[in-house]
Amino acid sequence: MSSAKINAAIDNLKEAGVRITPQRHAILEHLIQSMSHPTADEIYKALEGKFPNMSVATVYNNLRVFKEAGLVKELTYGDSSSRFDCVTTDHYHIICDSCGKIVDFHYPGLDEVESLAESVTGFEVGRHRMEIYGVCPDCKRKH
Amino acid sequence: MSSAKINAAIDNLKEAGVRITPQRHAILEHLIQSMSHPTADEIYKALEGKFPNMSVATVYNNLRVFKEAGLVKELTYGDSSSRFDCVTTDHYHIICDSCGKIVDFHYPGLDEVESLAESVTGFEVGRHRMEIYGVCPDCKRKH
DNA sequence: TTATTACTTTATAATCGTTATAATTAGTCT
DNA sequence: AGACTAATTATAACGATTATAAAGTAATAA
Repeated sequence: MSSAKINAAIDNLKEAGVRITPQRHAILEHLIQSMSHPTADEIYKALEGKFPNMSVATVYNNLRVFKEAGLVKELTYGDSSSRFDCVTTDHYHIICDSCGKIVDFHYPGLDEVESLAESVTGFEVGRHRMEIYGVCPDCKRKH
Repeated sequence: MSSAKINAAIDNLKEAGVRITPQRHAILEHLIQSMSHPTADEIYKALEGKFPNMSVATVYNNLRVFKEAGLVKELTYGDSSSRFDCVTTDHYHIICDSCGKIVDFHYPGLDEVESLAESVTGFEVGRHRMEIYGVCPDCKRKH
């Protein structure tokens, strides 16, 4: 049941001193319930019914608020627009080159790569990102 | 000596049936000689002196041509604009969170991650990308 | 309760990177 | 040289995101 997740997220925000407006609630709910990784515009369109007067800026503003609270991650791939992902546990993404579908997958952290990079470059390493690209089962079937 | 690299790249393009115009030569030369990973606009500005009438579109067009020929890779990080990297050997990048500097570093391919992802998700995996983020030595010193 | 304040939302305009268009110029081929 | 193709230029268009200013809403203090 995802309402537990939503409540947890909201408690989290409240503790951080963030006001829970109806719009914020709806955006968060949509992010958690849609198991996908929607763009700002997709969220905007999905909530058009409930909030006919909501502005795109509100979506962007609140996604930034959620990001700053550590609840949401922004996924940026080269082309087109950012996608937003509710942070639950650490995971990587595999992306279909053909249809764009994004699927989560888990893998133990690449600590080894980070520490090698650190010693070779002299950087102080904080984090890394990785994505894998390929063709999803659906698209494989369709040739 | 980088003129050897330039000539090799040009031969490569010629074989692929790409005309070598003065602009293309200059863009390629700049990409190879500047050891950095310039944006399209940086290239445009760097060549302003030699080609006062060159249009930004020419830079973008030709970067696409080079990409299609496999000579250049486009690096897309979330914010701001794409950076372009001359393909020599496979390598990853480590990026400074503070000043944005990009440094190459080598690491054996992450075949294991790819094959795990393949078996877990059912995707047919083609490639992956990875970047590491941290603070570079210069910025560490400056606190 | 009312006044004051800070925070949110809205509507709209602006910005920025990139791409499309149409006209002009330059190369290539016979 | 003439015909054809490709490349460049200048400019406009586009789409994602951000900035701005005005109006609305909630929280707090008197």
